[in-house]
Amino acid sequence: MSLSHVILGMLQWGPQSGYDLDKQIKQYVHYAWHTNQSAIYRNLHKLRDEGLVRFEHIEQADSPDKKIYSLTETGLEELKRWLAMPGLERRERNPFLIQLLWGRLIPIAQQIIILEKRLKQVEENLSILEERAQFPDDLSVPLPKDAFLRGLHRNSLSLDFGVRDYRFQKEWLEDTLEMLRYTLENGGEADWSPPAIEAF
Amino acid sequence: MSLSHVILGMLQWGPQSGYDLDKQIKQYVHYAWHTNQSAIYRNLHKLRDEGLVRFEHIEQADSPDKKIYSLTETGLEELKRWLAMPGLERRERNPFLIQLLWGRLIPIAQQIIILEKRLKQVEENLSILEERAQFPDDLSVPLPKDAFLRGLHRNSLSLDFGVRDYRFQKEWLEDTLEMLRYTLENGGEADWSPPAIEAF
DNA sequence: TGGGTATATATGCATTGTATAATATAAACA
DNA sequence: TGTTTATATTATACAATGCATATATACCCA
Repeated sequence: MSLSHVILGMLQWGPQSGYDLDKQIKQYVHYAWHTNQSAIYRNLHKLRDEGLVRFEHIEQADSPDKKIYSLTETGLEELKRWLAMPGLERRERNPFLIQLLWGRLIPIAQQIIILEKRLKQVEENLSILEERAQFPDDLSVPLPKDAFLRGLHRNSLSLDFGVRDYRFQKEWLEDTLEMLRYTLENGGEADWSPPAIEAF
Repeated sequence: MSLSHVILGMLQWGPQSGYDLDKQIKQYVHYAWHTNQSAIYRNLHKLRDEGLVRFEHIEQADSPDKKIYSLTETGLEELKRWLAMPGLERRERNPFLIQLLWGRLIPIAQQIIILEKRLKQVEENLSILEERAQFPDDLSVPLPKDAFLRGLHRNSLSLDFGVRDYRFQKEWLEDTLEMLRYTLENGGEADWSPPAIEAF
C-alpha cells in the first residue's frame, strides 16, 4: 500500500494536520489517488510509530485543537526511496465503466442518466485541476520539448496528465452521450429486450 | 464495494470458476477494475451465502477439482439494480502519477526509467484490449452517431473507452519521455539539487 | 436555545491487498 | 528415473483500506 507515500509527499510540501491532508488529497490528487479520512488518520498514527513523521499539538481558540504533522529525516529518505521504484502497479476501480460494460442489461434511458451524472463529476474535477494548473491554454498539443529549460517544473507533469486525462474523458462522454441520445430518438434500442448471454 | 458486481457481471456472460474469473478480470477489465485472487474467492463465498450465486462441484482428471459458479435469479436482479445506480465514485490509485508529482526529489535519469517502465505496462494492456475490440482502425475520431443502429452494441462502449484511454496514456508518456530526455541531454536539471519546499 | 455547518480526530466492522500455503497434474530437464 | 518448473485450483492469516458513525469545539443564524 502506498497511501503512506502520498502522505509523506504532501508533508514534504509543508507541515499539515490530518484534516488538511484529507482535503488537499481529495481536491488536488483525485486523478491519481483515492482515499478517505479514516485511512489518513490511521496512517498518520502508523507513520508516527515508525518514526517517519512527527507531530506538534496546537491549541486553537477558534477551532478544536489539532496536530500538525511534519516529515522526519527518515521520512524523507523513505519517500525518496519509494519515488525511485519503477513498475508499481495502477489499481483502478471505476464502477462507471463496469456499469457501461453490462449496460445492455438496463434500459438505454437509464444508461443516459448514468453517463450524464458521470460527465458532471468529470467536469467538476477538471475545473478544480484547471484552476491549479498554470499551463498554456491549448492543451491539445503537448508541452514543447524544452519546457523544462524554460521553467516548467517536473512536478507539474502529474497535473498536466490529470488535466489532459479529464479532458479526454469529458470529450468521450459527450460523444457517447450524443450517440446514445440519437439511438434512443431513432428507436434503435427503445424496444429493449433481455440480452443474449454472450462471451467476452 | 462492488467487486461483487464485477463478478455478477462476469457470471452473467456464463458460468465460471474462481480461477477463470481472476484471469478474465485481469486480462480484460484491467482498465476499469483492479482486483486480486483472494478477494475473488472470498467474494464468491459471500455471494453464495447471500444466495446471489450457486456452484457446482466438478471433478477433473487432468487438473484439481473446481467449482463452477453461476448466477441465480436473485443475483441477476441485484446486478441490474446496481447497474442502474448513477453517481458511483471512481477510486483510482495510480502510484506512477504520485511518483511523477514529487519526481523532482529524485534524479531525472531515474524518472525516465520509471516512465519507460510505465510505458511498457500501458503498451501491454493496450495490445490485449485491441485484440478484443473489433472497432474501426481509426480511433482518433469518435464512433459515428448511428453506430448502434449499425450493429455496434452497447457493451462495446466500455472497451472503446479502455482502448482510447490507453492510447491517450501511451501518447502522453511518449511525449513526456521525449521532453525529459531532451532536458537531460541539454543539462536542464542534470545539476540536480535538493528541491525547495513549495506549496501546491 | 436549538439547529446547521466547519473544524478536528477517532473507532468498529466489512472489504480488499499481500503474501503464502496446500494440492494436483503435466511438461521439461538432467 | 527423479527433480525441478509451470499451470490449475482453492484457501487463509494478517495488514491496510472503505464506510459509517461517534465525539468534541466553535461559529453563525433564526
